[in-house]
Amino acid sequence: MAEFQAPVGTRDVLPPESTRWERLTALFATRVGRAGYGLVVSPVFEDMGVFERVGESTDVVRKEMYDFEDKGGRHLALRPEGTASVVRAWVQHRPTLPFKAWYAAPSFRYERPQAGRYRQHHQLGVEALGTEDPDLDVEVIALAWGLYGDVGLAQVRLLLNSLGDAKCRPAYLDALRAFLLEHREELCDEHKARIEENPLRVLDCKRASCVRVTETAPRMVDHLCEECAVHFERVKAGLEELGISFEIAPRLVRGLDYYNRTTFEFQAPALESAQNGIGGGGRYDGLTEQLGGPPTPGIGFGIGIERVLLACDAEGVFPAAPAAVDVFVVDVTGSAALKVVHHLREAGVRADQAFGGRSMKAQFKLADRSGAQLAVVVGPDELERGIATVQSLQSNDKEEVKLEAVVDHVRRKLGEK
RNA sequence: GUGGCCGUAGCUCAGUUUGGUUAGAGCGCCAGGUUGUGGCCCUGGAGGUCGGGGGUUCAAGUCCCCUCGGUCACCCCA
Repeated sequence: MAEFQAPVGTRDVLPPESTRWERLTALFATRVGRAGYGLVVSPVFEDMGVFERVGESTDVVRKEMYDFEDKGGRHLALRPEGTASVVRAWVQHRPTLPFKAWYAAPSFRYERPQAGRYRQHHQLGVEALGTEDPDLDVEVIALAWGLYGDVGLAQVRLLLNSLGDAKCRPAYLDALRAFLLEHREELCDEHKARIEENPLRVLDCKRASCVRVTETAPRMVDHLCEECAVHFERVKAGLEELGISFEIAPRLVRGLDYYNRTTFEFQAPALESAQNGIGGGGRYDGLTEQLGGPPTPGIGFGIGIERVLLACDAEGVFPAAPAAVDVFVVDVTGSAALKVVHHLREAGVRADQAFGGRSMKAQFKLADRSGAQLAVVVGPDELERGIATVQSLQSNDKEEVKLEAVVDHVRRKLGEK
């Protein structure tokens, strides 16, 4: 056991596993870049108030905040999710609308780790501010859906709900509250107390007692006002037009309080662990005001990298690919490899060599392991004649090439394949 | 925050029940077999505070206590 280990709930991602992270992030960047989203890099910690403001009655803020005081006495918190930070950045700088942003960043929650749940996890996400158009909801959902397709996941479920807006939600909350109060004694202890404060949270409870009650509770989708109902219908129609299948989930409220209208969650049925949510998000039309900005609609999602990769493992797709080079230079004279490798790399060829004066046998072993197709061999004979032997590591075909022509020759050989 | 299971070589694990010489295997790594050749094979080698601390005992990887870590679950979430 090493003396120092990664802190509880964190882990190191090393090659070859890390190659999946590289590719996943690149696929996402390409996909959202194509849709006009620009990268936002925001601080990994914020004033604690930023998060308190957007989720005071949520578990994420109440009991999972990874907060601390800095040397200047500021109360800071590592961000538990991406939206609050990006929205705070928009309010601070006010770039012109519409503002379409993406990020790839760590998030932190102080909880006990388990399968698919870490204190530091990583999310890919987008935030789009400036329009209420339901087509934007569809665009955003389609971006996440597309990424799951990119990695080859075949079994993703999309759960969809509408939480209404400031016009229709109060009446619904009253109805829900009244219903829950009637059944108060049947709820779990934690939610008996939360009925008044935030009855929606009860819908999110997974305890059997609460689930039994909420199965027959009033549903927001039955209480939407005209505008919200139309919005929801147009989102559904748009998804259908794009061939994205979804299920209506009337009790899907998500873990953060700022959502209204469209909320959605992606689940991976292939995951057997308790954490099968691989992404989620929704609309947050009032959030900019809560952070001191002008009223501005917005929508976004976060995708958990660790969970997506676990889902890929469960489906047997998107395997790690060890780093490989094209050419390995085997040099027993110790006087040619440095230069040959350098020139190959400058010419755009992936090339490597052995260090430490190893035997030819050992160098070939490394060449084999490097994944190279070609070996460039320089021994005493070659050195004396000013040549190198270029050998295929698959067929063992050999050709003698003048040292100064090695780069061109190798590029030609690689181009043939 | 609460609970179950688990910590022995770089990795996967045996050995713990019934305490007893220098703690093992497979894989990986290194070297040699092959004085210019990898993948297969053979031989050899390196590598271990048995998670840490305390206790019981003539003797502890093995029994007891504490502690740290891992893992899974509850709640909740990515």
